[in-house]
Amino acid sequence: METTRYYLVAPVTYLGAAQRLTYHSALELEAGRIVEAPVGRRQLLGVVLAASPKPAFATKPITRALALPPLPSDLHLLADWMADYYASPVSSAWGAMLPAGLTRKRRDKSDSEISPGHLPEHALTPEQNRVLEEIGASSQLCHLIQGVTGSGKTRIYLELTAQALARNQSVIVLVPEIILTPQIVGAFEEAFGPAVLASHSKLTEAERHRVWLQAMDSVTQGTPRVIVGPRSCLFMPVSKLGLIVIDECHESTYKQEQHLRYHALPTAARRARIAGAKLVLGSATPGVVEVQLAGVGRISYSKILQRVNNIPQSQGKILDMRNKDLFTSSKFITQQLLSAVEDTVSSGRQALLYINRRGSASSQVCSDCGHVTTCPNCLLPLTFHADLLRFICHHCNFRMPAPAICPECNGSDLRLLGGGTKRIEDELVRLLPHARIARLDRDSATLAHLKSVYSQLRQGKIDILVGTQMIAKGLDLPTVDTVGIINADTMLHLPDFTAAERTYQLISQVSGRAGRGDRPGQIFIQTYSPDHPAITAAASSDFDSFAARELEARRLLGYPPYVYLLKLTIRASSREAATSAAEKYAAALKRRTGIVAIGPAPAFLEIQRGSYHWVITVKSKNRPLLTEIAHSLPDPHWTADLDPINLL
DNA sequence: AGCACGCCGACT
DNA sequence: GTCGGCGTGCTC
Repeated sequence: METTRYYLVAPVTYLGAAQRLTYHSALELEAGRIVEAPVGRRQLLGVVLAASPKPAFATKPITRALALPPLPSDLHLLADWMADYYASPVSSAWGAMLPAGLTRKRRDKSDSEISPGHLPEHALTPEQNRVLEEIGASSQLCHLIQGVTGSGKTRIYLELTAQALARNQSVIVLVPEIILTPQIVGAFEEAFGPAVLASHSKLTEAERHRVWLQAMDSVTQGTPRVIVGPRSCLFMPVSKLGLIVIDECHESTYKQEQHLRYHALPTAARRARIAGAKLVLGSATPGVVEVQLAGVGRISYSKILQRVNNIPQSQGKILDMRNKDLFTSSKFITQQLLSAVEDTVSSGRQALLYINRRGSASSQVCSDCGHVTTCPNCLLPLTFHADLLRFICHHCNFRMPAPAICPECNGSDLRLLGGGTKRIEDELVRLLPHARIARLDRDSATLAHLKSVYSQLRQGKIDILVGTQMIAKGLDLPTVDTVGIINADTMLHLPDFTAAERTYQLISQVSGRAGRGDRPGQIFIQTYSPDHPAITAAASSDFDSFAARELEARRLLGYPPYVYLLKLTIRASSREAATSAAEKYAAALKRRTGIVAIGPAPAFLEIQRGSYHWVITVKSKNRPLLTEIAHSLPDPHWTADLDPINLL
């Protein structure tokens, strides 16, 4: 007679309130085994949580157990922690830990031969050695390295990884957006060869599945691995985790904005704590939240103030755009920036111009009545694309031909406001007809295009690169002399508590593209707010004074790290339904003690995919009060975002 | 989330 | 008389 065993199983598909279901099976199954089981009339994947006594109700049998070893127990603990800390279903947390298409059969693919790899030959700089000593001496779980761009943080990560591998421990290295950071992946592959498993969003589902299976394999074998990849790699199964590195830890891609709204920093800290590993954060411009934690001694902190090439970071020149006299030959580019670009090009060096909007112009305005051409779905200004002669909504992709007369007053003097990448490119072609100009933004960026632009830049076949966010990050170009920021304010005036911080980070990142080779660069910052502390501090690379001032502002206004935030969003089919539900719930929240509820207000994008979104912001010094609210929302039309990275 | 059941409008 | 709208409710 076979024994019937009972198991608590967490289905990995979202199932409302039913998070842990009981099944029976004749098999003996360890916690962490992945199984298929019937739920309703569907077959779903689930993770065995624990053995269970026979329940009072009838159970269904587990259909089958996948031929995989159990998931390591640190992931089990991490899933429970995430479900609790982010007030989400355990199923979503488990969902983040399994690759898509796990039950699919995959064709065998022979592994290509990878050379064993070796660390870079050149010696560490004294600064790098000092940071390594500080990390070694620290008893803290988490260590922040603040190193200016070009200070050689990657070399420190490689050294720490080598140390972990020597102890037979695995390493997880998180990078923000692997397409923009091929260099760091390359560095790890070169250093550690076959021990490296790189995963990224451009891999196909089958390839990512294979990488995950290799990781599972290494758990069984006890072989240490180096996982390099984006946020999701935080959940890779590994043998004996010894170190987690988060490079460019200030990047917003470390916050997942859908489904399970977790942030990789606290989640990594938790995984490190569970595994007894160290967490190392690196950035030139860490978030002020991390700076505050370092200041109160919750994390240890090293600074690297010198670049590896010993060339000091140049001071940025602030150009006041309110002064119309600065714009002699162009409406967008001051004469000073233009001359610098011209000199750079004629001396055979390169210039980089940063704009943070796509298209040829931000929007069209009627100079008679002030009417702005907006998207009929989103009510956001439409962006004119001169090459297509069309307006495009950058939110929902609505497209329409450019109107010749104002639909409001029939006036014929319609003007384009602002300049996008294409407009700046056209302007440069007109002003500097002999320069070779390339453009890099989301409109033109495929991986192939990016690679080709990058290699042309390195070969000196491009003189001027015009682009958006994409060019601010990670490009290591030794011959860029001149960097220009066409309008530094676009982010500064967003109604959000992180606006100043993001402006500082952006300016210093774009600035960091200059002076990476053998000469200091020159940096020009065009702005309508030349006295704003985020702009002046970024121009002089004065991170400490910016952080101190910003933290003081956050303290006075009641923002993180001095309070915790919860963003509650309601979605409804009409504005009336959204506002009435939001007002009712806000009133209820305002009666509670220990929290402050703000709003409701329309979301930054009030209309999204045909429904109306309204937002309530809740602040508290006591985070569990916020998780409790997030756990007990009045109805399923609400979504909760704990520790939001913006309140737009 | 799916996928049921369930109770009111326009069709062969 | 039936097909079907998507409102509520459950999934071991």
